[in-house]
Amino acid sequence: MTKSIIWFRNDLRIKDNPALHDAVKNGEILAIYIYDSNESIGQASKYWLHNSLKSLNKDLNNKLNVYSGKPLQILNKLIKKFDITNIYWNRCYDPYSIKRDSEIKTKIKKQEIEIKSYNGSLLFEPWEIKKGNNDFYKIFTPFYKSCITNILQPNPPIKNKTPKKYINDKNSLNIDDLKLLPKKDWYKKFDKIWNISEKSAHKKLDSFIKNKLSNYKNGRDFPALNNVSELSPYLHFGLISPHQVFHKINSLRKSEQTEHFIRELIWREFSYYQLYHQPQIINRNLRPKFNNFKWANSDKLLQSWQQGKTGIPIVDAGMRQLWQTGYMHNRVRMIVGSFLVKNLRLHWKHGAEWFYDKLLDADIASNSASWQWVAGTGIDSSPYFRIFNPITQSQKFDKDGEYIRKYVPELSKIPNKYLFEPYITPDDILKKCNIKMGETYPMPVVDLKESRKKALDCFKKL
DNA sequence: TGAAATGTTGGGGCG
DNA sequence: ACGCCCCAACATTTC
Repeated sequence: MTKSIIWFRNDLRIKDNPALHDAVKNGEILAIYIYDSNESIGQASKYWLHNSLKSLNKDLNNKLNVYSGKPLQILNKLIKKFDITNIYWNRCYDPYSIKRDSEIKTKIKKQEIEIKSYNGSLLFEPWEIKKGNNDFYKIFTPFYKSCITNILQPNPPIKNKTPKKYINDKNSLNIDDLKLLPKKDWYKKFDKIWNISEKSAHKKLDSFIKNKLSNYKNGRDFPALNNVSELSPYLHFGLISPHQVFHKINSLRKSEQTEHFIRELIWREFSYYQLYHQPQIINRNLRPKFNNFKWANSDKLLQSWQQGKTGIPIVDAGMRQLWQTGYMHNRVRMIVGSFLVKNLRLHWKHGAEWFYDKLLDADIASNSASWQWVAGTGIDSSPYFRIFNPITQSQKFDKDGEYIRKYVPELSKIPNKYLFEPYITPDDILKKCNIKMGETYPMPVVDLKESRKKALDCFKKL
């Protein structure tokens, strides 16, 4: 008779959960989640985690046991208390978790307990994809090609049985005891926007396929259309697996649209891949040349960016969408990222930190890789001279100003002609629209032309 | 998954 | 009719 621990981590789902699948094969299971306070997770993530745990607990008939503290200690206690024979989990790929998990594995295996780990979060294990010379890929396109032509086609989702025989630990905490919800009620508006459960993740995918996929390739660029899947936060905590997403899309008639969407899934893979092979991606420039770069240093500018008060409407709209919804449209992420790093010349780490704290889909792999991409400090990244012009970008991708008006309502009355650069609006029009530049809406914190030139100068010196 | 500067072309106005 | 100039539209180069 086996007694198994299923240790849930970033795989908070029942279906297509390989660790759970094996854990329930025979014997009893103790389903656990450990809140590891050494692991740094952002405030928005905590909100998502809280709700995901609640939902998972429900799906497990209230049999999820919850702990807070050091995983090794807690596991050891549980092993003794319940005569545990097996432990199952799905892998994490960030350097902290890898170190923690391998330590746990070596120490607990000595006690003749079987530990098995699985791939529950990625289409491909980062060590599976390699160049001919055994080196790892540093450029996306060849990585992508290797993934989609790989003989190692991603496995189809597995069909899980729901656990039948549970072990109950009376000393389990309540999920509320973890105090994951931020003190400020800033997150309360999220409740109206997001349904957080395994079931909702699949609903989201289905409605994306039904309503958005047919115009994904082009539509994904227009923030007001929101023609994107919004699956990122579900994927991060594993409420849905990339296998489930991949196989559902892949079962449809192949088209430009499906291919492009899968390409985006592979971008997610590429971020994990880079993190695995170059964990320094989290806090060091992958191109050391940038170590000598003279970043500007200004709390005032940083704050204007964080608060969405830069005086550049599309940037402010994006930053406010993030604050209000825990999410930001991909196109706008690139615009605000370019603006922070190139126009304000602030270090990409400031951007990464803010996003990591405020995004519901905060993910150390995607976040780090994407900021290094925007900043040009990554290996396969946007070149230093690619500087987005937020005015042009908003004229192209939000030409009716729908997105800007939604998140920057104080500008809603301005005619489109001036919406994208309100500071050039003639006084009489400003007056009609009840706008006082510098009071009801800020003047731009930097001059776009000048700051662009300055950035190019500085980058060139490298 | 850019933008600006620079170069080229070609149509139309005009002497 | 022709050459010249202007300039918009497009293409290429550069950052």
